[in-house]
Parts: sequence; structure tokens; C-alpha cells
Amino acid sequence: MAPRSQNPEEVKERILRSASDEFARIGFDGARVDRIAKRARVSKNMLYYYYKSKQQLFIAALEKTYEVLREDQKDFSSPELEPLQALDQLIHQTFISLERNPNAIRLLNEENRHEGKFLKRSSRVKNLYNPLLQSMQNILYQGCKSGVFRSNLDPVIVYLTFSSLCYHYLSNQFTLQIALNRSLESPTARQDWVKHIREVIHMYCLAEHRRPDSSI
Amino acid sequence: MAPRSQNPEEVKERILRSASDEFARIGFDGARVDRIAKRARVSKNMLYYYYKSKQQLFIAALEKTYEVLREDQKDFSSPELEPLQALDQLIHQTFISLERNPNAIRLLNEENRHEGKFLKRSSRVKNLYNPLLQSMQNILYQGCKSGVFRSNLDPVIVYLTFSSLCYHYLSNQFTLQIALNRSLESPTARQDWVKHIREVIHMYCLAEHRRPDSSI
Amino acid sequence: MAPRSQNPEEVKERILRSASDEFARIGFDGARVDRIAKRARVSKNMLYYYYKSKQQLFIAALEKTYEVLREDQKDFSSPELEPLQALDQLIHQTFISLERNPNAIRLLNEENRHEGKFLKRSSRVKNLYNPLLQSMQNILYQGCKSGVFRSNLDPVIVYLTFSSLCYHYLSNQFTLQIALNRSLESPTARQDWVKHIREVIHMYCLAEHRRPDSSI
Amino acid sequence: MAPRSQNPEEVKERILRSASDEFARIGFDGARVDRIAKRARVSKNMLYYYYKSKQQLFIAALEKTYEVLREDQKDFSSPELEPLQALDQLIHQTFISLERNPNAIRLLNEENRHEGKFLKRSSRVKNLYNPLLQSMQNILYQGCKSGVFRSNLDPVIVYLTFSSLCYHYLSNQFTLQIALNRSLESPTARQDWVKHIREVIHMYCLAEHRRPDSSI
DNA sequence: GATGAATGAGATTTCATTCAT
DNA sequence: CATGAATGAAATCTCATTCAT
Repeated sequence: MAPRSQNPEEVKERILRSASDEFARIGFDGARVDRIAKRARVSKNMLYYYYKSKQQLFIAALEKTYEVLREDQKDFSSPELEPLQALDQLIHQTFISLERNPNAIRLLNEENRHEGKFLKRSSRVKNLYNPLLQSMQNILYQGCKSGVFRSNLDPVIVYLTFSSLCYHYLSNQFTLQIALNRSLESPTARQDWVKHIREVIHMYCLAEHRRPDSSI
Repeated sequence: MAPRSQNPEEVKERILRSASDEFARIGFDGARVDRIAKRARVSKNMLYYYYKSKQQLFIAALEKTYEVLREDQKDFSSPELEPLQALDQLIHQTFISLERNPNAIRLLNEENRHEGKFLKRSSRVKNLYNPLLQSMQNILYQGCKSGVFRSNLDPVIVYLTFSSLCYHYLSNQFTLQIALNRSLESPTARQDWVKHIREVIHMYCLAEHRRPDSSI
Repeated sequence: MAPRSQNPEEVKERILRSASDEFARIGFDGARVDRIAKRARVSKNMLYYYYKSKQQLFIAALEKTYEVLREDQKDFSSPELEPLQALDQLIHQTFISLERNPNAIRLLNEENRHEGKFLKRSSRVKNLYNPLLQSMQNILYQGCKSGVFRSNLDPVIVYLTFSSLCYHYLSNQFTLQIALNRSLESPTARQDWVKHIREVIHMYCLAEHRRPDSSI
Repeated sequence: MAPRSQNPEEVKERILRSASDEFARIGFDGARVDRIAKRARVSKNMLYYYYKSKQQLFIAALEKTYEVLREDQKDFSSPELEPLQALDQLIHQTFISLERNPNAIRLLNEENRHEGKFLKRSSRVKNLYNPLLQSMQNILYQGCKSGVFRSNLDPVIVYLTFSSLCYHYLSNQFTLQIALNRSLESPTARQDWVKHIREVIHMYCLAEHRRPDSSI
């Protein structure tokens, strides 16, 4: 009656995607295993066959999310790019990646509400950002050497600065729109915001004599 | 057995506080009406007497949260302060307020996950930020007139910039700590971050000749 | 639709009786909470309202069983009875009590399979047999003083002896019948067995010169 | 992945042992086919290949148990032994056998809870005790002829008497210990009990003039 | 105002068993 | 012989909400 003997990898993947959607939309507690199974066109039992529990499923979804995010941010150490361009592109890519992948924000928020308890059990995620920070370090170092950036920039701080600006805009767009009474959803509004982030980062990172003119 | 006949206002307040804690800690779906009632030392029936449903209770908690937040940000239009000092203080106060009130972040995130559906029904919250934006407008205008700030600054953008930096750091501290492998919880780490936010905002807002020396 | 607001004590009692039946018939693991609730004409939720879990329900059933058993064995210290008659009556009553209360045997066996883990959590059952052993002590002491019984009889050993003979006959009647190829269910078979137990106990307890003639 | 191609008899034996353990420990309903298979290091499908269902597996385990028990009680009709010694040894062996084989007690109890329904379907077990009863008959007859035992002893009754005393002590040790507040597990406690059983049986079976002195 | 008792729907998880290979 | 994947039914327990008093 139901499909038998499918490709197990594909089944696991379908379950995971369905779980990501559900967890992102309604959070861990609100999420329903029934719905996850149904949308994955799998019986509940199969779900439990592959993932041992709702928790484990959540962890798997979270790990997948991180991996996708990191994948999106990968191509920045390309040495042909000028440091400033590399930074600009990283900012742009970070924003695009979060924008394209709204589940990611929701899952990360969810995980933060649970104070990191799921992630703590996952060894796959720890230090996942090391390569990114490493390549940011490179960018900043190159930029400093060539006199474009000021010295002593901490890559963690720089990353935290622009990623906060990307993330929060998207993450809290609904309450922000209502409270600030301004639309944040239109493509132009978003492009403007990315441009703004770049400007902020430029002002912060560039050496004094290279800073943009403020009278734009 | 005998009716307690307590002050109804106090009872409502107790319920609301308990609800805020529960909703913040476990989200709307995970929250349990039983637990809220028990922690408020109230019978479930009383809870339903004062608030009609779990949803209404959530809305009430959300509204309360916004009011507290706004209350915290109130005293900045004081005309005695220099514009730059006023801005600095607003940043500081925003961070402190979110830090002291972790429920607020969780509730706002929760509301964003629900795509603002609760807030849309609440008339009390809309335009709640108008006074704040108005006083920011004043600060920026004064600063511009006196040549401290550059011209054409958009108060919404400036507010969004520093509040993103305050909010995201606190909201996502758990995943950030794990992914970036750096502690964000210590008082000094937090003070440093506030200082950093101020620096970023200064660079962005100050007129060119007033900008801080980047070689700090 | 369903009966509202019944006498809660009666409801609890109904649940307990139904649970005893179910646990006795099918054991802890085989027992179904659904069936227990249905037979008690109660919704499952009410069952969980009064007893927190299946385990607690089992413990409650076990405690009730012990209390009923002990109640049945109560009236033996009556000082008017001759020691020998008192002993005879205790044997008889023990057998009757177990025979009338087949759930008791099943529940006790169940508890033994679980190696006493439920009972260990119950404070109500421990030393429940103290009064019985005390009154047996009295009987044996009186009998010894009057020269009917031999001296140095251990009440625990005597009790264990005749209760083993009562219990095992009833507990294992099904396998015994098949293996020994003899009916054990008829009233006369049972009366004969009780008579046999009495004879065995007499031979063991009576002083030498009082022992029954073996050539019956 | 590659077929193990093990000795089928050995595989069946492993399954049976694992099943005995599981059924004894947790009863028929609580037992899990998964666990039985895993502990036997066999895939579930193999288990179903050799035994058609959980029920059949239980019956097989039960039959095996009876055979082992009977095997243990076999060597008593040896005509060299004096009748009294033969009886003593049979008692001793019965106790030892049950003590060494705790699964047996649990399985028999389980079967009794099911009111013998599994056993009724098994032809192998019926009259399994005939040889034992036959040899008891011989012992009692020899003993009577030589004046050691009194006449008219029913072997079924005698067997039932001492086997009740052996079985119940072991079967219900956990509840008995708690209710009677006396340890029954130590080797000396058990030796004492076997000695007690012998004394009881002696008093019951021996001809009047041969009975032991009660003033021990 | 206040409470204990009650409800119906539904949540996660488990299990004996079978199919396809 | 042997296995991983699949299934359907059912089990225990939970929860927001309401009724009767």
C-alpha cells in the first residue's frame, strides 16, 4: 500500500527537511511529530527508526542548518579579491544566506531559548566557524598590510558586528515593522540595509584616510 | 476552602509575571497553563477568570514586556544632555534594559516566530516606539545643528543599528559562544561590547572632523 | 454526557478495583490502562488525575491487597480459643482468604517477579505482618505453657510453613494439575488439602505425647 | 552482510536461552522480541524463522524449563539408597534445582497466571511428572514395607507438600522478606529452611515409633 | 470570587510482525 | 539462510479548557 524499500538516504533527507520546516515554524515544543512524518510522506515509525526521538531529530536539523549556513559562507578566502571587496562580499553573502534560509534563524533562536542545551550535545557543530574566522583573519591581515584597514582588528568582533546587523533585521522583522512603523520586507529596503551595513563596517574597519565621505 | 479574597490587581500581576517567565523560558507551545497557575499560587480557574485563554495571556505578557522596555528607555530627551552623551546613554540603557530583562528577548523572538500574529491584534503596542523615535530625532537634529553629527541621519536606521548590536549579542549568546568559541557572558566581555557599539555608532554618526582616532 | 461530579472516593475505589483485576489477570506489563479505565467507567484522564502513573496505580493495588489479606487474618488472638484451635483457625482462614481473593496471589507473584521493586517504595506495607506474627507468638507461647505445643517454635517458621502450603496449592494449581494429573479445584479436594495442612502443622508443633495417631 | 552460516542448532539454542531469560525476567507481555533477538545475537527475522511467533517461543521456553527441572530430579529411584535417604535427597535436589534455575519459577508462575493456556497446547509436558511420581511411589512403598514409613502415604500429597515448601520460599522471597522482616537470601537461611522441610516431611511420613525427637 | 473534578482530543513512543532483496 | 526497511495498531501520558458547587 505504501511505498516499500525506497532509498533510505533519500527518506532520511526528506524527514530532515520536513523536520526543519516544522521546528522552524513552530518551535521544538509546538512541533508535531505527526506532521513532520506526514509531510515527509513517511510513517511515524520510520521516523523513529531513523532518528531515535524528537530531540535527536531537532539536533539533526540544527546540525544540518549550521552546515548549510557555513557552506554558503565558504568562498571568501579567494586570494584574488581585494580585502575590502572580500569583506563586502562576505557581508552580502551572510545576509543573502540568512534571507534565503529563514529556517536557520528560527532554529537558532529556538536553540538559544533552550540555552544551547541541544547544541551542547552535538560535537559536529563546535568550532564549525573556525575556518570562517580564519579566513576573516586573513582578510583583515592582508588589508592591514596594504594599508586599507586599520590595525588590531579582532575578526570575532568584526564578524559579530556585521552578522548582528544582518541577523537581527531578518530575525525580528515582524516586531520591528510594527514597532518602528516602517516596512522592512521590500527588496529595496533590504538592499538599502545591506548597503548600510557595509558603510558601517567600512567606517569601522578602514584606515582613517580611506574612510568614505560621510556626506552621502 | 474559604475564599482568599486577595487584592485582584495583585493576583493579576502575579499571574502575568508567572506567565512571562513561563512563556519566555519555554515558548508559547511549550508553556503549561498548569505551571503558570501553580507558580502564581492561583487556581487554574482564576487564571481563566482573569485572562480568557492561553493566547490572551501571552498577548498580555507581550504587552507588558514592551511597556517595561519602553519605560526603561524613557529619560533621554532630557535637554540638558549633550547630544553625543544622550546617544551614548541611550545605547547603554538599551543594552542594560535587555540584559536585565531576558524574558523580553525571548518573548519578542517568540512573537517573531509567529510572524507577529499576536501583536497585530494588540492596539496598545503599535507606535509604542513613536516617542523614542521622536526623541532620537531631536537628539540627532540638535547634534547636527551644533555640528557634532553629520546631517541627514535617519533616526530609524540609527536606532536599528545599535539595537541590533545590543539585541543579537544577548539573544544569541548561547549559539554564538559555542560557534565562535568565545565567552560572552562575563561582565567585562559585555562592557567591552557596549563600548564597541558606541564606537561603531560614533563613527557612523559623528561629523567627519569629530570622528575618534581609529588607532586606539 | 458522562457522569460529572461523582463521589470522588467512590471513583477512586472503582479505579482501584478495576486495576487490581487487570494487574492480577495480565500482570503489570500486559495490563492496559485503557481497559482499567473503561472497566471503572472512568475516563483515562481521571485515572491519571487520581493516580499519577501506571506504576503508582500498581502500588496502590498491591497495598490494598495486603490490607485486605491482613484484615482477613485479624481475629485470631481471641483469648478464649485454645491455642490448637486458634492455630487451626488461622490456617483455615489463610487458605480461605487466598482462595476468595485470587487477585492477591497474582499480584504478589507479579511483585516477586519484579523482585520487590514496587513494594520497596511503599512504606505502608512494611511490617504489616508484625501484628499477625505477634499474635502467633502468643498462641505458641500459650500452647507451650499449657504443654500442648513443644517449646522453641519460631512463629515465622511456622507461619511460613503453613502459608507456603496454602499459597502454592492455589497459586500453581494450573501447572500442578497438568503435571500431576490430578484435579485440585473441587471443593472436596481443597478441604482435604486444608485438613492435610493442619495435620502437617500438628505433627510439627504438638508436643510429642499429644501427636495425632498416624494411622488415620 | 555475509551470511554467518552458523550451526542452526546452536542458533536455536541461543534464541531459546535468551527468550527464557527475558520471559522470566519480565513476563510474557513485558518481554520484547527485539531484546530477545539482540541478546541472542540474531536478527529478528531469524528468530521468526525458527519460532513462528512470540507465543510459540514462550511455549518452547516453558517446555525446555520443564525438561531441565525433570532432568534435575531424575536420579532418585536408585535402589541402593535407603528410602529415607532417597526422600531426603529428593527434597534437597528439588530445592537446589529451583534455586539454581530461577527462570523456572518465573516461567511457571507466568504460565499459572495465564491459567495454563500455553501448557494445554503442549503435548510434551503432560504427564511429564509420571516417572517422578512413580519413583516416589516406589520409595514410599519400600519404606512402608521396611517399617520406616507409615502406610497409605499418597505420593502426590507428599510431593506437593515438600515442593510447596521449596517453591514458595524461593518464589515469593521478595515479598516475604519485606512483610516478615527476615532475610531469606543468605546460604545459611536457605540451608536451615531445607533442614526444616526435611523435619516436617519426616514427621509426616515416618512410622510413629521412628519419629524424630521434637526436643531438638 | 474561588475550587476540585471532569473531559476530549491528541502527544510521543513502542512493538510484533512482514516484505523485498 | 540472512538482513535492513517498513507497517499498522496501540500504549502511556498530557493539556487546555469547562462544569458544578
